Amino acid sequence: MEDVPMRHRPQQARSQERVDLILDTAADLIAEIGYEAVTTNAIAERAGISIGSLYRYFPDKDAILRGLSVRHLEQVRMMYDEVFTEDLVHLPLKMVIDSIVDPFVELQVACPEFKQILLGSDVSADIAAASEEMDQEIIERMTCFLLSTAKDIDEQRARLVAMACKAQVKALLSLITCDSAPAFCEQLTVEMKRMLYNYLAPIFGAECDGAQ
Amino acid sequence: MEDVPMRHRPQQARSQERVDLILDTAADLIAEIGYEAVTTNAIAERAGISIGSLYRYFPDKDAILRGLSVRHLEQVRMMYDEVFTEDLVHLPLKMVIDSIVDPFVELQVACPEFKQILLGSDVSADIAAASEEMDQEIIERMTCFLLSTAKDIDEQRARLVAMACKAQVKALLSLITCDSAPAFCEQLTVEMKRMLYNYLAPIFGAECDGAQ
DNA sequence: TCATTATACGAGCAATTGCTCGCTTTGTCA
DNA sequence: TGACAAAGCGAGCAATTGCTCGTATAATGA
Repeated sequence: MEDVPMRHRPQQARSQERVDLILDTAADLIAEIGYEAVTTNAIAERAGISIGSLYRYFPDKDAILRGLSVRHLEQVRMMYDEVFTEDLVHLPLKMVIDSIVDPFVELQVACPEFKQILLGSDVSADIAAASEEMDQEIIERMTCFLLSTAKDIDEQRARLVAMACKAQVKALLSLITCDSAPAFCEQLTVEMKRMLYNYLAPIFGAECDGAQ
Repeated sequence: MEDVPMRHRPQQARSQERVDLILDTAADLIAEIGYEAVTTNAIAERAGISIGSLYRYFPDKDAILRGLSVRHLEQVRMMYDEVFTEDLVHLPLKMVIDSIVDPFVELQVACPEFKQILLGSDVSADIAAASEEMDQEIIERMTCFLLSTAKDIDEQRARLVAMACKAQVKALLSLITCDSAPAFCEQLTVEMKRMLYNYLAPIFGAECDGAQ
């Protein structure tokens, strides 16, 4: 995943708008019915452009998905850079969890299509690689954080703990759908954080939440 | 999901064998490349039968998936019946977790195709309903268990906790692939149980694992 | 044995999909 | 204004899909 592949680099302002329109429309449709079920004709139709125009900018269907992935990967990277600062090491565990989990919840609500893409089983090798890349990045950052903060933990265990946390967050996030009530969303986030805290507290040498 | 829909109930022994062969072959292919990517022609070809024979027993492609789901649902129900016995209430939390998690791990290893089906985003409404049914069943059983064992917990919270546990187990299980090393599988199971224990211990009024 | 039924086959149909290509319209710049 | 390029269009192609149906072979029972 290096950059967005295009046949014709947009040279007029309206072209770039069209490219964005295509990506936005694709994102909506994917969020609704999943990637495989989306057809290029459907994207063009809903976007109000012709199929020919779509293929002027994207060499094939997967390129649209790659474009979306690139956009998303950029967002995720920005989020990581904001979250994993040097200050994080000095924060109490509860706040660490808040700082990491909250942005993830926001991103999930903002980009529901990625639930479909990242959990989909039939995505192309390219997308699978991008997804893997994102997963590896958060695991790597979590592992570093654990190694520099937790007591008596070796790298192998740190990576395992990071994987477990990532999987747990991903799973609980995936329970949040487009139409789930905000209250439910809130409760779920609380449980997610509680589970993470009680799991990580012993590793950090803190007490765990005895009063549930 | 009531029963397996068929056009012709197999009346000769070899027919039932064929039906099973089709389902087994479909399971293999789905485990390899996912449901949407599997074609009925591919199933017939690998099974060494003609496409016409396949459609003699299954009215459409989804019926094959429904057949698989029925088989799987039966397995899951049997597992639940074995796991959620009356004795479970009197066991210490650590053993409760063992009794529930271990069979899930075994089932995941034995039926890798269901990782693809249950996590797939493009499955039919029927299958989504069956999947939902399985999810609801484990949540219901967990909720009942929590209500009858945990202290000071209302039904709403119990259901939330059950959902969180289910999602976590599902997520960590999904990290186990066909070709992941048994050692890794074992380590992951240990972390999964640790996370569950530390999460549930306060709810049950037990101490949590202070020595990580 | 033979008629009847169950089982098996696979060419090929109808529908859908990703995508092309020749043509028209719109924008740019001298 | 006119000439060239960029952008836009959509009928329709090639390939694939799920699936049918007429025909064949094999089992059954009288």
